[in-house]
Amino acid sequence: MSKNTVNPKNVSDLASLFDALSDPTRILIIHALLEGEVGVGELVEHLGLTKSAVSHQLRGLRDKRIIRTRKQGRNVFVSIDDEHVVDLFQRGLDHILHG
Amino acid sequence: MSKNTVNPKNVSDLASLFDALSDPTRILIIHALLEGEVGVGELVEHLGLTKSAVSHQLRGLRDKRIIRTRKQGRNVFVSIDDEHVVDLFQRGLDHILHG
DNA sequence: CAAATAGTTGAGCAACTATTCAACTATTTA
DNA sequence: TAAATAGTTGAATAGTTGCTCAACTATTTG
Repeated sequence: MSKNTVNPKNVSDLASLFDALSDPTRILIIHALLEGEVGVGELVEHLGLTKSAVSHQLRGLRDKRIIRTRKQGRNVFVSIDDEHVVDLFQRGLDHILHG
Repeated sequence: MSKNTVNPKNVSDLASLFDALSDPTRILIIHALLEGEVGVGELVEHLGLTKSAVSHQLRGLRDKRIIRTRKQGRNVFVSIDDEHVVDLFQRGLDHILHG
């Protein structure tokens, strides 16, 4: 029973959650996924980075269970796995736009 | 008039906003400020870091207008300047705690 | 099976970050 | 005014991060 809601584990988890949204490339990836599933190839084209760079970022987001990937043939499709993160994203965006 | 709400400036602003919350030390600072104004000395004691480390972090948060500082004699008191960030913080915390 | 295509992985690197240390400023107190 | 106290600043540093490159795996197509 933790008396205080903010024990060391929670602190690092919380930092890690926000860290997932703390980089422009990841912001663009999540933004692209807001409307639904997107292929890795599309992301690569849209972001203008190498496949490798995108793949590395996707792995980080998948490790944090923020996205999910599905393989179909030789293509991989990416979608949001954590709707709470979408909520944070939208609120953050609201804040910087009309805030 | 930007057609898309996510132009490059918005992307980097949004990443920067979440970046403010992406580090354990800053999480602890903001958490400590949730109940109201706190002195820098108290923060130093509470965080177990040097005055310098805390001061550097406070400067970063102040530059982003997330906190405000007030000097009284030789003490400096810190408080939240951006309530939207409190909202993001609370939602993030809710998320990692229950769900 | 060979070639082409889609994506992943690990190494390496340049840029960035969080912290400490030492020196500094500002304020109070003896 | 000298000493003590509270905090800031800039340089140095250890560790992290985001990217590219080259090599790899997996799948499809000729």
